[in-house]
Amino acid sequence: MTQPPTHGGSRPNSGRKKGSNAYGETTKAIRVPESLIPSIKALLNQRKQQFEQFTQQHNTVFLPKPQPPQIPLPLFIGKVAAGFPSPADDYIEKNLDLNELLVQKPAATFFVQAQGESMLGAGIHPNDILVVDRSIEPADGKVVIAALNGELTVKRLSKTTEGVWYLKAENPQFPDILLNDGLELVIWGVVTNVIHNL
Amino acid sequence: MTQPPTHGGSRPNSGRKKGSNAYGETTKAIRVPESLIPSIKALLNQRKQQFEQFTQQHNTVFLPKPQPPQIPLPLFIGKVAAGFPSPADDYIEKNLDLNELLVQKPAATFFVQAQGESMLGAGIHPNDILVVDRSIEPADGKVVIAALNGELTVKRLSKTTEGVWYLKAENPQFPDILLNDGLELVIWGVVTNVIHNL
DNA sequence: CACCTTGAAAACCGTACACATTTCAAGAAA
DNA sequence: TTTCTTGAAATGTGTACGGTTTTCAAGGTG
Repeated sequence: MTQPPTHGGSRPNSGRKKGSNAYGETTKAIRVPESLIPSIKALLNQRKQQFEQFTQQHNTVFLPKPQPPQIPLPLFIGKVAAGFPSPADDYIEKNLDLNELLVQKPAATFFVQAQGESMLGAGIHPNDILVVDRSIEPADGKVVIAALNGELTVKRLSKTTEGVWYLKAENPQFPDILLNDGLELVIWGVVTNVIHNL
Repeated sequence: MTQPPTHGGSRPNSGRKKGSNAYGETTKAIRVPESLIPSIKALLNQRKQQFEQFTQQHNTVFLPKPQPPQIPLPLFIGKVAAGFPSPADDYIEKNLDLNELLVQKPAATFFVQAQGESMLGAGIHPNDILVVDRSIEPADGKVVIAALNGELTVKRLSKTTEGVWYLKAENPQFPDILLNDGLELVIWGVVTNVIHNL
């Protein structure tokens, strides 16, 4: 004794909307080697998160820009000096990913290109790329990126025995900078690595 | 008037072999957003090339190991010195991928950890990671990884005005090495970048 | 005996398809 | 009028399937 349904029913223009998935765009099935699946899965998750963030921030869907060409594992680490394995042996010790090695917290990391020679003593040459982590607490002895009166510089953050903070240049030709009240100082982050181009 | 075929026929253990594809391993179909397809395709191509190289060099298939957790684009490049954009502006100038920046030819690149202080003058400190490209022609003035009588070293490849090749240490405390006949020298590759840990 | 020919076996691969999920608006209910 | 209920529409998604490619060894050939 069921009466005929009177709700719902046939009607055009209903149905799921295009781009209503986690990526905001259509997908396609492609075939990949199994060993790459975890990598690609990570990539997909990242894309999802990107899309979420963008839709939260801007109401209009801001499509996540051009994507970065993805990178595989280059090669390996050996030891340089004495005691190198014989040529017939298995050279490959470990697969290394540079982003993994140098970027601990992607959301807090940025890069800056160095200028000038004031930090030669710390191994920082002109045009080197500096890896900067904003999540690391600036402390005595750390090399920092600082905005000094609006100008960005790289220096080592130091403290005198009297407890006075100053920015130390690692090159005798450059003066240290005492942090007195006349200066407007903002520390942008701590330099973790230097990439030098030969 | 066709006689019944007498060749071929039913037989177990015939058929295509496992891992006989371009990757040397089984594949799986997964669904991905369309904008990522070019990236992933590039990844696959690279994997194929890697596999080719490895099977050429070692007869035993050296499978490219566990895959690297994939990396997105960390952040950006700004200019360091004067003229920095105002805080309210769009800081992000360019997305940078370290693997992309440092590894031009993944199939020909490997990493080595430096030991000793013989190349301090070139900005190479102990424990630095060196990026080595095997596809670059060793030439006068290039910093190279060389196996000297079976021991690996980093030196600058140089030539005297008389045309004699030698390996130059960039530290006055270390001697240069003349390449006379008594030495067995194999050059492994040219160092393109130095990654220094502060 | 060495080599060639040949068809079935077995794995590979793109994509179509079945099933799941989401959205819409017509009606009923409040 | 507003809110709730509901079934069909429309798109998303994993994977099974047909067609393709590669490999093997039996049997024929010289």
